[in-house]
Amino acid sequence: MSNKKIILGIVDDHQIVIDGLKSLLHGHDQFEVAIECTHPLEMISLIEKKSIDILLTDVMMPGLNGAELSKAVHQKFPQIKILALSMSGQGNLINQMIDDADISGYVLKNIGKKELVKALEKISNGGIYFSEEVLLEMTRASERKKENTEARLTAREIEIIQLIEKELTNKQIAERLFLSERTIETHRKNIFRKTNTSGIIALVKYAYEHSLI
Amino acid sequence: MSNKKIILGIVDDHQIVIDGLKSLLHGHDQFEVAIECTHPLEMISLIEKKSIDILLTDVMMPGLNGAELSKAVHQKFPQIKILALSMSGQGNLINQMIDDADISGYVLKNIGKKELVKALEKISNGGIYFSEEVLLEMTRASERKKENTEARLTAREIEIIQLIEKELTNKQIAERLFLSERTIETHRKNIFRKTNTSGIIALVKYAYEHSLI
DNA sequence: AAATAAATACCCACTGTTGGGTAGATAAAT
DNA sequence: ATTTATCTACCCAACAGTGGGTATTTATTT
Repeated sequence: MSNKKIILGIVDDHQIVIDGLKSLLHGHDQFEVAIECTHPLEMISLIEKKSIDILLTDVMMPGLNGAELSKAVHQKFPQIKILALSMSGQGNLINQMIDDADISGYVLKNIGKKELVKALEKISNGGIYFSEEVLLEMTRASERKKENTEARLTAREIEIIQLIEKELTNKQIAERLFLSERTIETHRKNIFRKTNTSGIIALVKYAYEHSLI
Repeated sequence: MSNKKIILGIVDDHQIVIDGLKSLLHGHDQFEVAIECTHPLEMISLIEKKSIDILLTDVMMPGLNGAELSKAVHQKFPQIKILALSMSGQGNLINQMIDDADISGYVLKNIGKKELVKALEKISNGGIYFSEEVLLEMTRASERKKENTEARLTAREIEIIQLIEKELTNKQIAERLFLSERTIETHRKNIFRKTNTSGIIALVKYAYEHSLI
């Protein structure tokens, strides 16, 4: 382990969480919080002025969410590692962060002092850290995704489901997509067959459950 | 204002938030955090051992939510004032806290040092404190409620909504309720008019939102 | 080269929904 | 005693959804 200090940046729209994190890191002098801010958009310009090693970012923030911010930071400053912090740990958000933003870790905000220090040290050394709850949720999310893949709805079909849910009639959907009404009818039939549903209500419920809408 | 210290208890399932709050209160010696814990159920027995003046409680916690905890605390220890802290500030939760638990204040977690101190002092002196965002949301919530009352669905109509949502056709509903299909058509029309919807999808969504199903 | 998947499109009958009315019976409130 | 609300019921046209098919083009996979 290097003896150099690990420089941190923290962004969270709740000042209280920033203070909490700093308080957790109190007494661990290998870390230094160089930047903190409550507005994700501000963070990028702050990093330009002052370099950091690891960015701790909230996932759900108004304006620019964690995934978007992380993506932007990762493109501009590829050497900065990112640790995502989330209140709840929703599967889809986690996957989005990993796929799009290439984050190094993801922990929940009920993290303790020990775990946070461990996570930061692992990440600082080029490793990754995902807390147990997050790993569990990721497994669940991938299982849900598999179910979806088994239904194997095509992109077009999902698009049409979303328009059906918006209360468009077949005719309106056809007009919007520059297709024949007949085609929409066919897609509808295929959707019902694949999702094992019949009738819009069941379909809307299916879409809700599989978070297609 | 009294010179006696104001004794606080903090409960939040995220340690980080507790630390953040304590950090916010740093340097304000009129306050003393006597109890802190991350499990709402534990809080009650802790208060029994050590008395507090004001309880700062999170609203969304696993096990026992803020409203339930506040209600229990208020019944057992009526002299303890309660300040609710919430991440987002959902209207229904706020009203639940006020109606059921008789809280003295409600603030969001993006609160600053100044505002928190002000809120605690007001509450300590027997006053109430609701942050601006919360007051705004309360207005919106009461407007939504009024809308609902104006809709004034009858028992029969709600019954029929529930059967529609179960994917029964008008004919099936008529058979089940020993009514004419024409009657169901009429009810349907009245329901659409009252709920300001048209089409089952919008109706199902309405029913979800107004927890009729 | 052949098979498969995806998107497109048509035919059409049957069934169901929606929206425009009107109206009688009963119970509750004014 | 009269008004109002609720539940009931009818007529019916226009529109929309469902389910049974078949079929062509294009791209991808084997």
